[in-house]
Order: sequence, then C-alpha cells, then structure tokens
Amino acid sequence: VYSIGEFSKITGITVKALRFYHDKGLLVPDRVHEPSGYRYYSPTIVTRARAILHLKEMMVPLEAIGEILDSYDDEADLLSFFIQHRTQIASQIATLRGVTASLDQIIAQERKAQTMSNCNDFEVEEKDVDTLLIASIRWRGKYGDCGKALSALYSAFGRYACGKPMDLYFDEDHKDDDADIETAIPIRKGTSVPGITVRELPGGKAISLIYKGPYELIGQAYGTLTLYARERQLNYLVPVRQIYRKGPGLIFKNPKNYLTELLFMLS
Amino acid sequence: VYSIGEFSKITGITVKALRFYHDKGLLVPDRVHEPSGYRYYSPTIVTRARAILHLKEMMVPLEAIGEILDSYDDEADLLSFFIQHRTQIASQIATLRGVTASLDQIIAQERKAQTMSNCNDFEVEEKDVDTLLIASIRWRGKYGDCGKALSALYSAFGRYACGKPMDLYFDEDHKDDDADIETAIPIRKGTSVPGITVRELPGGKAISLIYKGPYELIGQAYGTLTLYARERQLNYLVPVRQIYRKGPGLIFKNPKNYLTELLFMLS
DNA sequence: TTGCTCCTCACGTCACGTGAGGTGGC
DNA sequence: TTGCTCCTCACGTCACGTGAGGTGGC
Repeated sequence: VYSIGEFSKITGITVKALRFYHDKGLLVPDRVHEPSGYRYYSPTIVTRARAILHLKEMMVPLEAIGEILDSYDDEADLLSFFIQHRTQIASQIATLRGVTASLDQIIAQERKAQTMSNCNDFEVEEKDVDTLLIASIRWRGKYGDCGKALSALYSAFGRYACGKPMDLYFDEDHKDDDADIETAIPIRKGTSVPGITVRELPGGKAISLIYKGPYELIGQAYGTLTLYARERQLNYLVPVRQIYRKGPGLIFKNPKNYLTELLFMLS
Repeated sequence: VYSIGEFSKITGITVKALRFYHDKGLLVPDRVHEPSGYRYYSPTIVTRARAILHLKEMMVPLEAIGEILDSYDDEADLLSFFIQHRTQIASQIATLRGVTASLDQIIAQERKAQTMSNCNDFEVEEKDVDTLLIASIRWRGKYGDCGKALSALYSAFGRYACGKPMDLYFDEDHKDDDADIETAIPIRKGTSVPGITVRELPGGKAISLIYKGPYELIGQAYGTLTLYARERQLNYLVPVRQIYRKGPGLIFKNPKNYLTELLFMLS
C-alpha cells in the first residue's frame, strides 16, 4: 500500500487532487486510517487512476469520468460518447478559430494604420490610382452623416468588401447643409440592387494627402491639397474622394488618431 | 436615461450581467436612485457597453477589459496585447486539436474492433499476407510477458508504428516456462538499434483465426486452427504469429472483448 | 388588487490551488 | 527536538445564472 504522497508520485496526480477525487468518490483509497484520517492506496487502484488521467487528457469532465468508470466496462460502449464529445470539442475549436480570425483582422488593420500614421506626415503625394468596383448610395445632407448609408452598404455588400469606405463629394465648394454626396465601399463583385448602385470608379493620376485627426478640422488638409494643386497648376476633377483609412474602432473612438485620405483625381 | 431592463434590451447584455458589471466597476450606471437602488443608464454609456461586448467576443477576460477601457484610449496601443492574446488563443486551439486527434484515433480503433468483432465468429480464414517491416526483440520467458519488450519497442519505434503488435512463437509445442518468443511491431521505416532488430517478415499464404476472449483461454483457438490445418493437410511454419488486434484499452481492460488473431504461414 | 420591473442577498458552477492551523511518526 | 508527511477546514477562481424574498410604481 502507498501513502497519498507515494501514490501521487506514482500516478502523477497531485495530493490535493487525490483528496478531491476521494471527496467526490471518483478515486477512493482502499483504506483510511481511522484516527489520523491517513489515506492508503493499494497498487491495484493505479489502473483506475491511469484511466482517470487518460480521460482527463481528453477533457472529459470529472463527473462524466465517474459515470464512465462506474457504469461501463468496455471502450466499445463509449463509442457514441466519444463521438459526441468529439463534436463538442470540435465546436469549441470552431469558436476559438472565429476569435483568432477577428484578432488577426484587428491586428492587421492596426499594423497598417500604424505604419501609415508613421510614414506620411501631412505630405502631398502624387500617385496612380486603380479603377475600383464600388457599391454606393448617393444622397444629400451634411458632411459626416454618412453613417446610415454606410451601414446599408455593409449589410448588403459587406461580405464582398475589399477596401476602406469613402465619400465622394460632388460640390465644387464647401456646403454645410445640403451637400451632394456618394458614399461608397470597394467590393470584389456584385450588381446593383434597389437603392444601391454598383459601378466602376475610374482610376488614373491623382494627388493625395493623408490627414490625421478629427473630422471637424479636416478643412486644413483640403487647404493644403488645393494649394498644392494651384501652385503646380494641376486641374482636379469633381467628385473628390475622402477615404476613411482609420475611423472609430470597434473598441475606442479616438478622433486624434483618425486617418483620412483626401484624393483628387487629375484631369 | 434607461432603466436597467431597457438598457439590457438595447445592448443585449442581460440584467444580471449589468448588475455584475456594476459591482465590478466595469460598467457603472450614470445614476443610482438612492432609496430604491434602481440603476439608470444614459445613452452615452452605450458605446462603452458595446466595447465591452466586442472585447468579450474576443474572449478577453473581464478584468483585462476593465484595464483596457480605463487605461487606453486607442486601439493601436492594444496591438501588443492583442498579439499576445492571439497566441494564447492559438495555443488553446492547439491543445484542443490534440484532444480531437486522440479522440479520432480512439474512435477509429474502436470502430474497427467492433466490425471485426461482429464479422468473424471463430471462423478460420485462408488469406494472403503481405510482407511486413517489423522492429522486434527476441527473448525467452513466459507467454504473456511481452509487456517490457513492447514498451521498449514503442518507445524506440512508436512514431513509425503502422499496425498492431504481435508475438512470434518459435517453439513447436506449447512451453509454459521458457518459450522462445519474438515480440514485434510493424513499422513504416527504421533500422536496427542495439537490442532491437529491424527486419522483413515475409508474407504469403496463411490461415488465420480471430479469437475473442482472455489470453488464458486462447488454447482452444490454437486447437481449432491446428485441427483445420491437419484436416486439410496444410503444413504451417514456425514461428506462428499471435497478433493483438484489441488488447487492454487506455481506459478499460476487459479480457472478454480482447481480439487476438492467430496466424499460421503455410509452406 | 394584480402584474411588472426592479432590488439585494446567498448559493452554485468546475477542478482543484493556496494557505492556515494542527497532528503523527521517525 | 526538528523535519517531513499527512490531516481538515475555509476561501478563491470566472462570469455570471438561479432562485428566494421583498419593494415600488402604474
């Protein structure tokens, strides 16, 4: 016979766990010395201990382990149990995979935003823009009221989205109240549905500026970009684009760190 | 302002959870009516509630959520946290995958044993056996003492194992005490090491019988098989093989259900 | 008065780990 | 006597859910 400490070393189960299993009736010592309460285990019970360990490795809950060891005596009878248990574990894996997928997305997004935030410091850039397929809604109203349009676009075409959302401004000048705006998201594929147009947004040469900060102060950035164009006698087209590279996040909205690209296509 | 029930509907957080978050200081109502203890939430706090929900979806523990919401104000600062959290989730996935792998193995094994147990009822079968590569240890002793040899074989070649273990008996007659035995496991590849021989076990025509039950009574099965050979004037070779199709399992050992194949190669 | 919403305890979950405080045998 | 092993509580973990028992406003 072994004392609890010896039995613990033999089986690899902690003393605390052995006492707990005794309490639960899962692994009862062969003898308990009355006055002292010392537990003594015989070598024959080692098999049961090993069985418990094996089932624990398969993440079977203790209660089920108890039932299994007491009601069955052959592994074949456990087939249906194992199959069921396996599907359950598989669904846990699926859940976790969903979580890693979300985390990956957030991580990638933040990484991008960070490099963008570090590289460009308010410098105007000339670049070539590819033609994009977009899903869009055209509406009139105030700048910054694109929320409803955006959520409509994402609920209809979100699964095909392949880039950052943007607003296209059709007015020549700043309009506070009744601006002519097209809110759009780039998509991989799709066709128009009632209320939403799918179309190509032509590419070409453009000047662009990344602005960091709250939307209220974006006027400065427009100033910088129009000045740049005027100085170099570049003609730009309407609509101009305002691309939301980084807006309010899932968790925080911190306008100081918003990144917005202003893009003027050149004629 | 909303009552707790209204706020619960808006956010999708249960009333119980809202009270719990209040206790923990994670989501404190804007006002608590003194005499009644009624909690009242303002619409502005909905954002915080949503942030909590998002972080919970990523399986971030509540305490960490509290720290995040109170100490950070931009998602970029969370990058390292998210990365670390991601690796942790990934390791959980790895653990669970290990479990499903073990379960799959057990399930497959038991399924095989079950069909085997149902199809063959003590019927002698003539069959062709393929040549096998085996790792083996030859020793002398009692039938049934192959445990040590087996564990040595598995610890050296277990990762290349590709079939059930077997004993080869070199004695012409039953020997109780000092039998000449070679214990072997089929392997995919490998070369001899000190104490363990790797060699080919030649295939060919054979007669075989599957026996179900404890090892002590396997003598009957030998009788059946030798009788079959004698009646048909078939000559069989030494060593004969005893293949352990199903022995004691990880959890149970139930000798009544052991499946052992006796295999006599024909000359 | 009846229903509904809200409140505060207290307890349970799961498998132990972590002390605290004490005993028994070499 | 000192160390070591063993014992029994009691409490903590994690994020609430489940009652029980009671109150407040329409």
